Amino acid sequence: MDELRMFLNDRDRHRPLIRKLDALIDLEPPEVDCLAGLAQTEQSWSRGDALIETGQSYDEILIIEAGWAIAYKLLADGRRQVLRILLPGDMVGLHFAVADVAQASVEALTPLSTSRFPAQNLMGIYHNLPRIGAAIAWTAAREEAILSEHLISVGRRTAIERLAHLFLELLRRLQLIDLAGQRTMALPVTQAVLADAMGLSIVHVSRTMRQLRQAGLVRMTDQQLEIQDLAGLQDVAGFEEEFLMQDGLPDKLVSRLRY
Amino acid sequence: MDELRMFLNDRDRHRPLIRKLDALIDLEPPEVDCLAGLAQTEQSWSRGDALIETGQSYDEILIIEAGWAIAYKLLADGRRQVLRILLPGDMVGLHFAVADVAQASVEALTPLSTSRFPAQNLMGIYHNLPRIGAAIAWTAAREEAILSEHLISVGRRTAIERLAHLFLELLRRLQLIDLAGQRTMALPVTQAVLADAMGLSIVHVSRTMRQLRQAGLVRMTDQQLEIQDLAGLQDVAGFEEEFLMQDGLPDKLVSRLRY
DNA sequence: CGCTAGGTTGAATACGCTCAAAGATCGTGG
DNA sequence: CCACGATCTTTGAGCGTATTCAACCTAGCG
Repeated sequence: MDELRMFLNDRDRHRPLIRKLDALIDLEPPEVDCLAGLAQTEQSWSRGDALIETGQSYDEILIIEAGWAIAYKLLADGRRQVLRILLPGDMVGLHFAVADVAQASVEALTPLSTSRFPAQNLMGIYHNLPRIGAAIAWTAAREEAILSEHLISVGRRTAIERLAHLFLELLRRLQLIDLAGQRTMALPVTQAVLADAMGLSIVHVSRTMRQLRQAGLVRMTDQQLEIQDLAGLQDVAGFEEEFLMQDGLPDKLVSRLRY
Repeated sequence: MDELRMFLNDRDRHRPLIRKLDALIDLEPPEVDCLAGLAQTEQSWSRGDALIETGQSYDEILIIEAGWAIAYKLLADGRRQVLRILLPGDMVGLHFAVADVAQASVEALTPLSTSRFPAQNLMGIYHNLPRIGAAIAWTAAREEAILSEHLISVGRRTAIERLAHLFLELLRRLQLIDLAGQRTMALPVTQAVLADAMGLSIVHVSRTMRQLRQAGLVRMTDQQLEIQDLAGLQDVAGFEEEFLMQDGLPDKLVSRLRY
């Protein structure tokens, strides 16, 4: 019986959100159980499906278990801005708990599987398992840092810098959940998605990708991105790892959030 | 004695953060006391002062009591992106609790006064006064909505749309704390700040302001912005009020965040 | 085979940038 | 009190990055 529990526990450790938080604060078995029990109802989606629609009301938080998605918003005339690229282990709807209505839409970029749990349960978690509360707070802070860096890209970086920076960000985020190699990763996005994420036109994304290619920095084949010159790419991007907060987490993280 | 308490209570209701949250969920006297007691040590700053410096470590959360500030980040070559415009009642450092080090700098745009409290106290508040916890969660969600809308501006709106949208956002935010009239408000920012916020050059901000002026939409005199044609400006901006979440808050806000 | 979605390339254009110089405003010190 | 410097705004001219429009190419799929 105990062995079964250990087995289940180990199995759960491979789910991306748990893996992410485990990498951060070395989850205890009961904590893994809690997270695993929290979000059980799995759901599958196809590419192009709308997980969340602007204006609709939602009471549950979604966790991406596998696959990629985007959160975006449309302007009246059809212009689209991609706000977040959602990877396995990411959560959607942390804020719907307070906003009555979704402010953005979420769409699957690939076949996708999700689990979900009621937003209300969050408060109980903060109360009973403060370390997990802390980890989720870390998640939220990190997401804001990513969003800020996104704003910097779109506001103040050139096209080539934007793409280089995005690729490095995605590489690091994927590495945290063991979904990327040292210098290679899946990149299941069209250039239209890249364009709408980085505030560029499709055509210019195409041209800029060629620049990156011809500079010997990256290579794309079949939805796979290979970074041929990591240092060179970091240089072009002006990439600073720190904002992702994924290395050498301070111990105070946990202690600070205990009341 | 009771009268003194009532007096103090009423006085505190004029502090911007309390006013903001009061407008939202009708704070009870003990809740006002809690918020007032939380943040007492006041501090004054001059225009140009650095409240927060990138890379430094902070354990306290700042509340802007009066004056304007900006949060920004610099690139290696000096390019600057303004991430947030901070108004009275805004909090700085909700995330420093988990990040070991500040990711952005904060600078006073005007003479400024702040109060502060230890980040740790937050957890106690969530526990003891869940309605305040809910209100602070609302604050965080709203800030992310503002940041998202900022990203949309910079990524997908034209220069004139960006400025129009920004002015309307600031107007609504100021109205919530009784610092703006129906169509007029203080705007103590230089065009350099507007440029770095909206991802434009100073020169182009100047030209775009002229457009807005010549279209009869706004008028600026002496750090005061008057919106001459509110409907017209909203039209240019494609402005949708909802993302600010400041009208008709759902009751579920509070109930949802209770555990 | 033909359709659709996605990617690439060229040509012309535009929006916004840089550079430069000239006003305007304000605080400060002579 | 005026002059000076500093900061901010405005305007012009030329340029450049990125856009739009359009055509063509490729791959996958029914």
